[in-house]
Amino acid sequence: MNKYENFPINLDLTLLGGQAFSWDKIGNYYYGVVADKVIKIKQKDNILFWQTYPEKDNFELFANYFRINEDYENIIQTINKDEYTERAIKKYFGLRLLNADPSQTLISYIISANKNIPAIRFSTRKLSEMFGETIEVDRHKFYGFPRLSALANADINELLKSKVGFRAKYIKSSAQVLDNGLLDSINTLKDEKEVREMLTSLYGVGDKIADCVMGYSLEFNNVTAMDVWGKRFALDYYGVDSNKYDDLRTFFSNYFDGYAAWGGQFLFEYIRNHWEG
DNA sequence: CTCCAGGTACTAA
DNA sequence: TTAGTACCTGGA
Repeated sequence: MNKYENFPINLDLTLLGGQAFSWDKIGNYYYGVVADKVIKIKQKDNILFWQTYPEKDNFELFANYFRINEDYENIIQTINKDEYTERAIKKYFGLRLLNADPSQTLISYIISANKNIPAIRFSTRKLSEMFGETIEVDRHKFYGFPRLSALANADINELLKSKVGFRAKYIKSSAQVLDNGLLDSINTLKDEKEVREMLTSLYGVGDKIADCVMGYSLEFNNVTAMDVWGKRFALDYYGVDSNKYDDLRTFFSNYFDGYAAWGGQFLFEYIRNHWEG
């Protein structure tokens, strides 16, 4: 296996914490589907042991996905603004943001609407099984995430077999538009507002999903998705005087000096586990 | 059986 | 612009 040293990370928090839905821990290793590939990885403190499939030793895939060039210490220092972030950082040190595949992330979060996490994992995996390429690793079968073209051309009744329900039409429509060039535009543009507008123009994609895609798969360091926990916290602890999604997001983006994505990730992880009303 | 889940689109004031 | 409501579906 390949080795990568001096890399502070907590794989459990980072891979199984709800950024991505395609990771499994099997034995000592984590296996994750990233687009049409698989990454296998484990850690011993700050040393990572990794392998990619079907091409072996794809360092670029590993490096991009884990964002190895981020200055983690600096980010941690920047977002450590108060007693809440201090406690969150202490408890969840090693939590990192990923750079997942944008279309996989987008489709997965479209599926997330009004579903719980086990159900999201079920549907995304079922879709992969139906429309993705088989990748065998260590005698386990994995399925690459479906290509946009496959979803764009899929029959709605086929999509429904993955139990996505009313989201099937969102998946097909969004896949069509992305495949027709919108994804290329999104990958090219760097302006936060423009990218968000492009994403939310997709059928079935609102503010929350757009922010997840930007934070988890497009490396927008200052964009954090406001889930129910973020909203509660902003209102109750930071005294934000508005319940509007845009105002809440803006508060965090100002508060964390360019690193709201990271700050939000720590904070919301902490709150989810420590909320006392 | 009823309720709910990491939201969004739609409709009516 | 803002507040309510339906929505597939499986699990609690």
